Formats: sequence, C-alpha cells, structure tokens
Amino acid sequence: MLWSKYFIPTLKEVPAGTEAVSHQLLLRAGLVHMLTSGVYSYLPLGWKVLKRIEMIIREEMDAAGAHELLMPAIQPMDLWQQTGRDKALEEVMIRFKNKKGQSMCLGPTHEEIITDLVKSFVQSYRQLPVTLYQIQAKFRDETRPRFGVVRACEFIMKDAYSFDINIEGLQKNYDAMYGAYCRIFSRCGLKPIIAEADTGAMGGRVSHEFLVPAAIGEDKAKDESGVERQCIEVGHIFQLGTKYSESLGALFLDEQGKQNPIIMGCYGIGVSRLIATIIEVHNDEKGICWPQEIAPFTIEILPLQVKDEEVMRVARSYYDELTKRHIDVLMDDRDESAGRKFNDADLIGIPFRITIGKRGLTEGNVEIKIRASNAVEVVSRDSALERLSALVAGE
RNA sequence: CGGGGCGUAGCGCAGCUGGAUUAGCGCACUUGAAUGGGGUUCAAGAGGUCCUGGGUUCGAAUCCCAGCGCUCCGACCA
Repeated sequence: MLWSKYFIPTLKEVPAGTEAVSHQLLLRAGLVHMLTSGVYSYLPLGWKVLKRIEMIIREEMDAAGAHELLMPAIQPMDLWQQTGRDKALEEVMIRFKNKKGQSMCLGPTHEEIITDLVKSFVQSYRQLPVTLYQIQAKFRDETRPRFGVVRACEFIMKDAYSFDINIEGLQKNYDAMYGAYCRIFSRCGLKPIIAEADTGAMGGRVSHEFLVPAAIGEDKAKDESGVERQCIEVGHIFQLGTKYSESLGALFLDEQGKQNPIIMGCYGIGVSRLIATIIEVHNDEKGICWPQEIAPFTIEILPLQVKDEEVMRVARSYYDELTKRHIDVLMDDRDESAGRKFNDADLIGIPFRITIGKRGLTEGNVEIKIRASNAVEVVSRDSALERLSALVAGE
C-alpha cells in the first residue's frame, strides 16, 4: 500500500477532551473518529487492526470447536420479557417501536436470541453439544461512555454460547473456551489476570474475568503481590446453567426420553475494546508499538527523497519483493519532510521500518528500525531484505 | 443520576474579568520558491452559524436566563 493513495489522517496535537493514552493515540494515528459520545467510526487503519484481531479470534474459536454465525441486532422485546431481563437491562437497552407498534430493541447481548434459535433446532441429546459464536456490534445506552472505545454505546463483541446435556459437558466446553481465550489474548500481546468473578445480571454459577492491568482500568484485581491494580476487562466467561433454557423452554430429550433444559455457557470478548487495551499496553512517548500479529502493516518503507530516482528505485524494489513474499507493506511515498515522515511512522507504529536515503545509499547502506525497542540497524542495501525477512520471522 | 470543567476555522488555543473598528494566534490546507536523515524556511492566499434560543444594551464572542453538546471524578454497569 502506498501512503499517498491511502487514508491515514494523523494528528500532530493531542485532541481536546481525551485523557487515556490509548484514546489519544487512536485518534492521532487516524484509527478511529468520534461521531458522538461513545459512538465511533473505524477508519481504514483502525478497521484493518480490528480485522486482524477478529482473525485471531476466529482461528482460536474455530480450533476450539465453535461455529460462527450472525444474529440480528434488531430484537423483539417479548423474548426479553420471558427471561425478565427487560427489567435487569432496562437502563442500557436502546428501545424503539416499529411501524406495527411492536416493542423492539437493539441487542445489548444475545443470550435470549441464541437460546430461542437453538430451541428451534435442537430437540435431542444427539444434537448436543454445540458451541456457536458471532462477532457483531452491540448496543448499550451507557450512562457514562468513556476512554474512547473502552466503554462505548456501540461496540464490537465476540460472543459465544455453548449448549450441553450435563454439567460435565459444560465444564469441558468452558475449559476449551478458557484455553482459547488465553491464546487469543497472548497473540494480541496481552497478559491478562484471570479472576473468578460475580455473575451479575448474567446469572449462573461460575464465571471468570480476563483483566489487563492498565492506568485507565475500570475494574480492580489483585496479581501475586496482593496489590490492587486497575484493570480493563477484555473478556468474561460464564457457566450459565439453565437460567435461559428454562425460562425460554429450550429443552432436549435425553437417552431415557426425559425432557431437560439445555445447560448453557456464554463467553464474551470486547473486540473493539481490545484495540484500546493493546495500545494502552504497547506504546511509548512517540506513539503506538503494535505487536506484530495485529499490526495494520508489517513493514513500513520510508524513502526520504521521493524525487531522487535512485532512492525511489531501491524503495520500489523492496516494495515489490516484499509484496511478492506476501508481507503487508506500507510505503510512505509522500513528498514530505523527513521529520514528518519519521514522526508519523513512529505514531502509527508499524513493527519494522526500513529507511532509504541518499546519504546512506552513497555508502551502499539503508537503515532498519524496530519500533518496539527503537533499535536501529544500518545494513547494506543488498542484505536488507534478508534481514527484514528474519525479523518478520521472529529471528 | 450527583459534582466539576469546557464549547471561538479541519485540529490545538487566545480574546470574555472591565461590551466597541474588519474576531486573532499556532498547526494543517492552497499556490510559488528554496530545502531534503527527526514535525525545515520564506512569500502570498483560502477557510468563521464565536454551540443554540431568548434577554439586557445604541452596540454582545464578551453580561443575564434557559437549553444542547463534549469531557473528567463518583455512583451504576455482562
């Protein structure tokens, strides 16, 4: 991708009314744009990161035996009345009436919807267990949205639901999800604290929260030292039991021909919140330092003098070769000053940068910078590609 | 929902206390020139419902009232 043809509206100054570092960098690096309080657009670079995170989640969820589907955001209130959660979630639900006068809402979560769905198809123990998930926008009329996308009114969540015939099956699925969550967060460059938690308005018996220590955290947790730390909740898993299946009549026939409520679990990850959390953890005074697997691009090529034929010839040869090797490359081909290009590069935080300039080329050299450590290596122009490949491969 | 702060160009801000030519500054933007390894320099430009409504006044960005919006702290929160 050529920077000049892309859409990366970076900001030099810190936007007013932002406290959280992640919020500032999300805006400054041109990843998101606020429409109104708690409601954000994802710009191309931010959307790309979101897609990378979603890809990791899909890989791990699929590997754990879950199947992706997509449920509607528009939901009839009567389902919610059946479980009584129209009252419990009254404050956060965005409600409206359709033209027929039916009471509707925009889904703040999907336990009722998925239970109703599974009820329509599952009658026998032979059809269980099954785990379904989706990645989709959720809507909550938050009293106080804050920290940018950390607490938003419209946000992207991965929500999974397991259906079992007994507690042992639930425990097995729960453990599988627990393991998948550990891998997902690790691949996103996070080391969450896992804490037993209150089941709150979700109901059920056991639940675990995945908490990442951060300055802007809204939750509190204690790690080995016993000191209470502020944390962002990035995931929460619940053993729901039969709360929803009983109230909505999602039953199955067991081997004895006896009807039982399906045993459920639910598993959530705040996908859009993850972007903010990752930035909160991976940044320095100059900008974002993306972990490689979720970075919007892997390598940034930075030719300094775009009007110099030799500089551009070398830059393009790297660009073509890396692209051929299926490495996602961004080339800053803008005719801007060196300082601006360097600062923008640090701000958007592509893991590896290769700088090509007239000065270095006279010696036959180019420069490679590793964003996370800010380490700089001067290498010969002929060995640069091999060095970059090694860095990308984690060597 | 309780308490504080803020609202002036795309962004960041000054001006308001004590009302008065044509509302400024920095960045960004346009044009031209020079420059070319950490937000470079010079010149010339374009860009405004001063959040909205009402009031006071000869005259309001500025004073008064009401509302809206954003934000922070707290409460609340899968």
